[in-house]
Amino acid sequence: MAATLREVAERAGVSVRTVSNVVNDFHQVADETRAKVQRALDELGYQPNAVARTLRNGRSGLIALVLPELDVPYFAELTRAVIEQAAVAGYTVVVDQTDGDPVRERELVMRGSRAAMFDGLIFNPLALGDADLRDRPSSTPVVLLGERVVQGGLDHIMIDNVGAAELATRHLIDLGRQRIAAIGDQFDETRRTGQLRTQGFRAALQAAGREVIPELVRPVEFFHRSDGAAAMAELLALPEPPDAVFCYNDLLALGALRTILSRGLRVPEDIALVGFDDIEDGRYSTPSLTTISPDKNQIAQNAVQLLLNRLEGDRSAPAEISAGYTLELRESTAGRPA
Amino acid sequence: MAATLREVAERAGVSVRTVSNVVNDFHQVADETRAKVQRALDELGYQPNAVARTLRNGRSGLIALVLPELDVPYFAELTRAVIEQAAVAGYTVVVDQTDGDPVRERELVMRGSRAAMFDGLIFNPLALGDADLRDRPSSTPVVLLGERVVQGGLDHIMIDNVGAAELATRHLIDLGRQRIAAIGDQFDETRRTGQLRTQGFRAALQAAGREVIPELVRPVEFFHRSDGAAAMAELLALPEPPDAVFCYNDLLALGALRTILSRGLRVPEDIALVGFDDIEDGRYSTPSLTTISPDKNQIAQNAVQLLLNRLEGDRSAPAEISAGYTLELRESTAGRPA
DNA sequence: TGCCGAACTTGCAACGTTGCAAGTGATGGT
DNA sequence: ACCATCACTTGCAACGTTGCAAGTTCGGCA
Repeated sequence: MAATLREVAERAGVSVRTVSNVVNDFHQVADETRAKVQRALDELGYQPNAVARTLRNGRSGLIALVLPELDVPYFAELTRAVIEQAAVAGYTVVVDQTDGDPVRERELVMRGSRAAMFDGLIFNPLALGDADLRDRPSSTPVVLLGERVVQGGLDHIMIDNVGAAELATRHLIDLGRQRIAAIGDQFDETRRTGQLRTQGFRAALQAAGREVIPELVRPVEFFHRSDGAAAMAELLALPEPPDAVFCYNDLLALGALRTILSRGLRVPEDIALVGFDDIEDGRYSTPSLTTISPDKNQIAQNAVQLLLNRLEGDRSAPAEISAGYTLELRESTAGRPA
Repeated sequence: MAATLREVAERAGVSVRTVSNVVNDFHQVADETRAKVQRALDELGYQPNAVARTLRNGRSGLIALVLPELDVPYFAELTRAVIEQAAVAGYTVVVDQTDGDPVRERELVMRGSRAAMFDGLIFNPLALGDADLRDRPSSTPVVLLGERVVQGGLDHIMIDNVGAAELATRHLIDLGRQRIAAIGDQFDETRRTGQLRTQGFRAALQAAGREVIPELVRPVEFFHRSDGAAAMAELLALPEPPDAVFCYNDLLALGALRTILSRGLRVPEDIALVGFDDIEDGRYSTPSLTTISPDKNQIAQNAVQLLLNRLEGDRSAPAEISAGYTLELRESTAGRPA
């Protein structure tokens, strides 16, 4: 089915090279020849073979975005931003999901086998660490997202988790809340996000001269709604439940919200809630969710830009960029308008 | 950086072909030779060049999933299912987002340039129709998702929108609701989903001997939360607001829910809500959302299976598969447990 | 008339891989 | 001693494309 340059050339009675010149708008091609070739191209429905072109040119025009979970809204929204940024530069983004599975991460990022189809990778690792990534055999440029890898030889974009968590917690303190809890702590070595946010949480409390009550810092396995709902149920079962909760992402907060409301308690009157990520769900929940809003566009823009620089041969030292964030005040701490 | 077979061969003092044989575990290779080659492979950190392999073998092991919007939870959840199914067969899925932009859809699906990197495509079109797809120049197999294309020469998986909408509406009728509204009608020729669901909505009302009140059928531009919120506001502004609303997807329903609750009305006491898609958000909203639950796993499984069949040379007539669905009863119509 | 350059066209090689079929050398049987 | 057989190894060509440099044709000018 798929016609090749050679077939077109034979039909048009010219050389393969000339057809290529027509297809690529090259050099001078006589009008007559161009017309003849064009006719053959149309008749055969010629489509260039992207694989051969890539082999020949060393460029595919494809960037891979490798994420833990696409059905986590934060990643889905980030993906949109990355796709938009890459499109500006003429690149197409393809996304793949690892579920944080080390085998899959390795397969996609480390082994050239699959990775080499792409000009570059933007990768948010969960399982792979510093050590794994350091001796990557493939030469495809990579930009890292997230907090997993601290000291890498690779470009890296993150947000200041400690600072952001501190900001969120301070907000709850400023509201006058007395028993402030946190949902999202993580012990697993490969999940640093939770640890960093707990660090910020504690720092804020200590800065305010508050004691950190261990049972109010709840660990979770994942950052999903169900984990938030379960952790909140535990908090409500305490002899002295909290009057405010900082959830380490919006999904946890939405899960927690569901638990709180289902017990007939009110947010923020009985319990104030702060989330993290600023996903769209949180803007449409009732009450809407006060949250830390990382600048997803900045993250995407930096990621794409760094990658493009590398593609153009930039050999400078790996960049370490900290993306901005703001605290979005909404109903889950501010209350509803009358 | 990236070593080639030739470089390995030179280092090991054997032919390129022999290295290839070692890499691919071919034929008989003497233990001694294998060890020697293996050492060279390791020392050079050889990784096979996927592009060259693809050109040579005609197979990349990559399937593309082309969707309108990744940050719509339904698509994100469907993506997960497709990735899981494809992994079973040893294929890697890459996802791309079109935003329903005809230019992008064409670029990705029609022009071999980008599409040809993949062995097959699973494509949910918004803008491209029957006519466009019929004379696709590329020979890469395609499986279509969604209702856009009716009579295609391509494999196609859909759900019975009319029947599902009827079921949802009948549920509201059975609850004894008197003024039942719908949110999600669409006029645009390229958005058939809304039209089909309206068809089912009307059919259910008529079957129950009810009149269809035109102003209770609200059109939207997109199926997003904001559209649902706005449409619900219009409904509430009517002299006689509805006491039940069928929203054509869960995002519309969540937007509508937000509007209802923010006016101090109750769901389902004042207004009952039914959605469509069964996304996770709807299970954690308060109240949780009664919804039509399409069998996403079945859709994914069929899509991948059909595609794999084509890849293996299946030339049979295009399949037209209707995926199953159920009505999930939750609090937005059933009320909350005491 | 002959030469030069412009305008256009082309063949060759290479990107890195693998199928094919042939090559090499040792072994064993007669 | 010879040949068939076996175990292993290899060169060539091809997948479809494009860079390079050389080729061809022609008109214009001396």
